Amino acid sequence: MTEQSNISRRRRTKQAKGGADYEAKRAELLKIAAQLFKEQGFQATRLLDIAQAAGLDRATVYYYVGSKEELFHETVEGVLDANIAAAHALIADTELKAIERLRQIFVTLMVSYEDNYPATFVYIQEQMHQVGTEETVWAQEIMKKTRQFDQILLGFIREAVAQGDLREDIPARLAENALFGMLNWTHRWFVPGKGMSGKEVAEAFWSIFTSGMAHASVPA
Amino acid sequence: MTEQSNISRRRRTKQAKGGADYEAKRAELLKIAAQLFKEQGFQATRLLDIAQAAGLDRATVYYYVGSKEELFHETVEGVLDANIAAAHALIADTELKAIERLRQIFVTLMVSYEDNYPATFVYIQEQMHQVGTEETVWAQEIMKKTRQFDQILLGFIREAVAQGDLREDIPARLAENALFGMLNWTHRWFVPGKGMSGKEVAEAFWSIFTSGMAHASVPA
DNA sequence: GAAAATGTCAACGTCAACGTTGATGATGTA
DNA sequence: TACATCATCAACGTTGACGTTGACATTTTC
Repeated sequence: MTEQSNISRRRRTKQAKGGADYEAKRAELLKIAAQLFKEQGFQATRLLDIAQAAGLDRATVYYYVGSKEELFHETVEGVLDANIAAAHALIADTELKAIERLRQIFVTLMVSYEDNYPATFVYIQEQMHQVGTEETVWAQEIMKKTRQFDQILLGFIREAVAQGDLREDIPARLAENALFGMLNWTHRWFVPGKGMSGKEVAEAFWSIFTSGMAHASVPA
Repeated sequence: MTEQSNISRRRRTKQAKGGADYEAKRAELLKIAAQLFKEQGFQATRLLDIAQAAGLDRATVYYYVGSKEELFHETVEGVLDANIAAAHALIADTELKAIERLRQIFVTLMVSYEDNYPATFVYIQEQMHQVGTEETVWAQEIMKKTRQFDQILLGFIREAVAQGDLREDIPARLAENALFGMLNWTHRWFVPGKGMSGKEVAEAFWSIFTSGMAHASVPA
């Protein structure tokens, strides 16, 4: 908002002009920040932590970035848009049954979580603390998109129930919470490159969701 | 006698002596704090918020409570112990098969989440931000108990797999993350008294976990 | 009804994190 | 050589939240 200091002017000129080295260092800072946000939470992460992790003085960080919020916003930004875009692509494909759309969006999401790691996990982790209370335009926008995406998912589930591919005795909302609870909880334990891939996890979860975990009637 | 109005000394004397009104107000503060911790997160909640919600001056809160941390610790304390105790009770019952123990602990946990609302949800929400980084004795203790509890659950699942009651093609750890992902994610949407009860939710989730969500082969 | 205990708060000192300033040496560029 | 831009940081001012102090009313106790 109050962007009149000397350093912020220099930063803006620099950002406008571009400069490969400059952008690279900025990207590195973003990456480091995202990692720390995930590990310690946004509030608990100090700019000093970020600076130290990058081997810079705290003041130098401000040469690349306007504020802690800016780091946070850029970390999270785009993640939701990507998710919504993916969902819309599946809506457009009228060939698919709802259950298949649901499956695809589910797997796509998990893979996206993995690809954008740790950005998406920061989003999952922080939305309540940050966005839940705040009244800023940015926060409202994020909330709105979250709700939008939620409606799409719920729609898939309702449709799948109507088409006889999901049980009717469990409310759609609850089924959604079960399925995406499994998915979102991954932010507490999933680490890319360790153990199973995102795709494998998603497919196992999908299998549990649709077929369950109990041994079926012993089919050889 | 009147040892100068050293607040913390007065608080300690008061707490030692007891006093019904005093304890009641203290409990009310705890309740309010827990609610705010859940809504805004521990870090983002100021003592001023708590004081205002209680209709007191910020300084008055210190007559009942030593610090923000104390409120937090007391909010969370006991929850884990209760959970572990419940799990041990089920271990002691040698009559039960592992799958049944798992079912019971699952339902018990969800009911406990509901009963202790919002304390347990604060624990779920904050453990990373608070406990993950801190090195205090308290934090270490909580971490240790969390791991303990986790081991018990994992044991139940491994046993259930060995006894042929759960699929072998999905690793125990993953099954655990699926099941308790559904459960723990409730902290984002479940509100006691609204919609289904904790028990109903737990049973529906258990049904999904064991039987799945797909319509079986149309059994009339 | 005086003395003591109780609950309350206005005001204060302290500290940690934020974001800014102004200057410095380094690196190009004429 | 002279000059300009660059990346960096020591030091600063500011803010917001913490926890404490000391005194003031109100109630309790003797």
